[in-house]
Amino acid sequence: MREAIRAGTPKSEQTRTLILETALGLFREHGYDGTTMRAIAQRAGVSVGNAYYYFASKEHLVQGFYDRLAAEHRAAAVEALHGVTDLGERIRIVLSTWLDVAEPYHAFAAAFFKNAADPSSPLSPFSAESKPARDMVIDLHRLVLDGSSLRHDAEIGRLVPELLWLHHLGIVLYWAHDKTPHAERTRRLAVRTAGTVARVVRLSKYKMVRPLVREADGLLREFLISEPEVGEPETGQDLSEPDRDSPRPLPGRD
Amino acid sequence: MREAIRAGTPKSEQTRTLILETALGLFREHGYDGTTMRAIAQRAGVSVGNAYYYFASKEHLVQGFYDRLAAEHRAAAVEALHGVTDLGERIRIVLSTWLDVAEPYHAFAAAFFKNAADPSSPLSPFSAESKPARDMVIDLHRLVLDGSSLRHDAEIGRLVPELLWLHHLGIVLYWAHDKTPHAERTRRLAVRTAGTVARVVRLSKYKMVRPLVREADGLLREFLISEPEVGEPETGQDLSEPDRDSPRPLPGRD
DNA sequence: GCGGGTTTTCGAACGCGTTCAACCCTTCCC
DNA sequence: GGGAAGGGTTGAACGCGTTCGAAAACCCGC
Repeated sequence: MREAIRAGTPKSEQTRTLILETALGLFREHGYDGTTMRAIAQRAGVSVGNAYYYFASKEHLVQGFYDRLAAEHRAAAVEALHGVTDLGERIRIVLSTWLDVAEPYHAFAAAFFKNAADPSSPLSPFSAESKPARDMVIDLHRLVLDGSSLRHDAEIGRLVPELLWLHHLGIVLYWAHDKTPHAERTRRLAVRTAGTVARVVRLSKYKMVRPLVREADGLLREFLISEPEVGEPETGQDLSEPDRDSPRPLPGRD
Repeated sequence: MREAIRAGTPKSEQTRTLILETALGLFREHGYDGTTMRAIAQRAGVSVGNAYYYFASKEHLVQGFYDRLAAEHRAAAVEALHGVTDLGERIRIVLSTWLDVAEPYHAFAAAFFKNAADPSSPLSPFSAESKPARDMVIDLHRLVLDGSSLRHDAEIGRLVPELLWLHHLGIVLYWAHDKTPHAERTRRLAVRTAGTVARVVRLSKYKMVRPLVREADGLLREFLISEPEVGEPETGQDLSEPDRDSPRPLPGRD
């Protein structure tokens, strides 16, 4: 589901896909920095300018990879979660499947996350542009919690999926740094922390810890999830770099 | 203390400093991306090649800024901490002073942290190159804990400074994204989380939470702090990008 | 002062991501 | 059939970070 979000003109979508596909292939072969826009254009049989007609920048090509990865991961995770009820185990499964799915791309992931960490980049996991993808992943983590045998109230049910998402983000960050073969180190980290996180969640039911839960929930709500509802006129004086956005009427992906 | 780590040849250090100073000035004026190496060289009255003789890349110029920032922060924090014993308050102070000290550079901080998040970059807070700076900051956080009225055992005393450092890192990350004037949002976040973190630390004394503390300590020790002691021969098959390191015998900064 | 070696400086040149004005090609109305 | 309209396509050109071979400046024992 959820492939090819917009049909666009019949011919154009074909070119767009061709370019993206070619780019991802080259990324896998030679890494991100090792792949030039000229090489992508050449192998795809188009001009450089044409690639830029469909993708505002080289970074934007990576968004395609990101979307695909998320979809693949969701499918694999849902499959593997079937019948498992222990929370720690479910968390471990979600992380492991992600590591499996992402493995072929480890080589150029570093360059990818470099861009993703830039707040001004639309690839940042916190950016407005990636909200759909973000919500999808958080929803997957909600599924992890809800499918577990752990009984929990509404507050926990709201807080934990977002915490699990943050945890996942941390694992991904660690993975990007990980140089061990097969990402063994990250895999061990995932296993260990999965149990720890589950323990924290279980602890959250105790009275003594409850104020902390409420506080954490408030924090997430106020500082992470909430975006200014409507177009608040950007009170800041637009410091630093020039905008770099909206350079041209892009066809695909509004 | 700790300025001008190595004397180097008498004249060379002067040129090096000149270039760095000029660069930082231009960064403040026009942002990171808005400042070209050519512009730096021109204003400093040297050639581009000369700038590259002292700094292996544009990113490396930022390391100078980073060092200075850390030193300024430490001084300001130690000063402000004087006489304060409540842990939450001490944490808040350390974060606030950092935000004060870093404020003039907010404009180009985004570009800075973009590079810092790249694992292959020596600017990453987790890299071996930045271990001295990292240790210095962690030590500052140790001071935060030790100067507080909270009694604690050795395990807590070892774990908490590193956790506080991670907390600080998170705040910095949020700050980089923060577009509100005067970074008001981040300041509120710092105040709120300071109290929360202090509460967590206080909770850690209870028996019920103790296994969690031990587990967290083990995790940090195994996955974050430890680097392979001696030059492990890099078992991985050197995937992805070519090395980009050690391009030329640099004079300053071993 | 003088040769030889090292450190420092230079600036043209390279390859990259990106832009732009111009061109093609379809579609559709008169 | 002609021709406007406009999405699709082109590739030369721009500015950037970075590299490199060679020149200049400096240092030292003689």
